[in-house]
Amino acid sequence: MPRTATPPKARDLDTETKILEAARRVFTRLGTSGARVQDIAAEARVNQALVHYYFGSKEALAERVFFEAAAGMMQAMRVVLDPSLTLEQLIERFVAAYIDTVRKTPFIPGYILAEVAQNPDRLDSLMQRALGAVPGQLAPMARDRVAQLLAVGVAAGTLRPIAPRQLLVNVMALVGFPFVARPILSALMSGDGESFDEFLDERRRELPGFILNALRP
Amino acid sequence: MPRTATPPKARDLDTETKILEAARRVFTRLGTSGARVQDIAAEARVNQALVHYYFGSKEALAERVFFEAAAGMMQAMRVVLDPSLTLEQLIERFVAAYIDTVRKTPFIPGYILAEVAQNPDRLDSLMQRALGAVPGQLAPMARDRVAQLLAVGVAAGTLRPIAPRQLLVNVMALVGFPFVARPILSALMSGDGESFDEFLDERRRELPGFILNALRP
DNA sequence: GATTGTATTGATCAATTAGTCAAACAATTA
DNA sequence: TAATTGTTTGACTAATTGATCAATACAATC
Repeated sequence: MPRTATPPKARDLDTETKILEAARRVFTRLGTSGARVQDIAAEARVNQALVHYYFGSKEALAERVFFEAAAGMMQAMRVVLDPSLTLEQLIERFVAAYIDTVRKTPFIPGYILAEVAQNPDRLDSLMQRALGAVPGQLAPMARDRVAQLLAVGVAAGTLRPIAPRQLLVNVMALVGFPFVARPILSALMSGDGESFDEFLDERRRELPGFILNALRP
Repeated sequence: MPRTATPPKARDLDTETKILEAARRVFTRLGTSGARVQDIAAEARVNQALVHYYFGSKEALAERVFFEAAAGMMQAMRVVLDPSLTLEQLIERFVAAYIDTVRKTPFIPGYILAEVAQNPDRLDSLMQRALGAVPGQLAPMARDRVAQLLAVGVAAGTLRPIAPRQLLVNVMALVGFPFVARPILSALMSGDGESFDEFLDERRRELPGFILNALRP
């Protein structure tokens, strides 16, 4: 019998990644303190001891899940740095990219925020770790880039002045909040008969216009 | 020795409320699953058994803290219903009222969102309990009010059309997100030398203009 | 087929944690 | 003062939970 392209025993995903993915699901849903190692083991259909075998401790696994999630979130914000984009393009792409990315794993933003709120150490080591590395410089670079684009537009009379950090927070808020507040918004909108997904589609279309309109002089 | 105006034994706050306030602080900071009954007892400088004596179980206390927090948050949104206000006034007052209220207890919004995300039962019983009561009708009433004001403005040519729910979410996002993301924003802005409080002051001034500008036709 | 190293499991440990209880205490009333 | 009531405490219990470990199953290599 010839070798098939797939490994002989149709062996499923590497156990380690299977556990890691289960951990992602459980931690993002219940939070670090709300999650039990047993929950993760069950989700991965695996003995609890295996979780410790591969990842040592619950805390080590929690750290890994958190930092990877945070890194992924930063990744989604790198569009801002493309120097060839105008402010209009930048905002349009950012909104689209963020919504498209996050809607696949809608629990991540809320998980990250809850985690740093409930466990300040996470934020400390995140800042420490990111300092010097690319993601650490992302925030100031983004602010500088936005500030520069704003200055040009204001000088040209095509934009009304606004503090760059206010604009940055505005955009992050408009784009991120729906995910963070998703359970509540879903519940409130359930009366409309429409789904959260349709709400997101509508938002993806309308939001860039809202923001750009707000910036007209 | 004459009686002083203060009670004879300078007896401090009622023990029950002392515990309740401690519970508020601990739960909002650590989340329900992250908080220990012992933490609350210590925060209230009281024996752990007393917490059970007054509130029965951790879960009962957690529920009470959550629902009171949620009710308070709804309270801050009632401005929207004042029928005498124009859309401009409404937005201006909402922004000011919300920021002024929440800045006193900045952990509440993040706590509420984390709580409903990690424990869907909370949202269920919140909706159940609020149904029929005033706060339960708040959301649809707010949407109707905003929709009506929008329709008038659009017909008069003074506003550009926007889906009411999108505007509502936009306003909630712009106003609420900074608190939810406060730890991260604080960390990112620490480089600016300025404090989160100064950022909030700036925001309270600039945000209404940003929103109203976005609504111009 | 024996050997070796890795993966997996069941059983168990030790620490934590929510909750209970009887006794001590304090304030109030009879 | 004695009795009564409500408050507070320390000690304890039972359950949960993170972690360990020896035993076993498995797979690759010799």
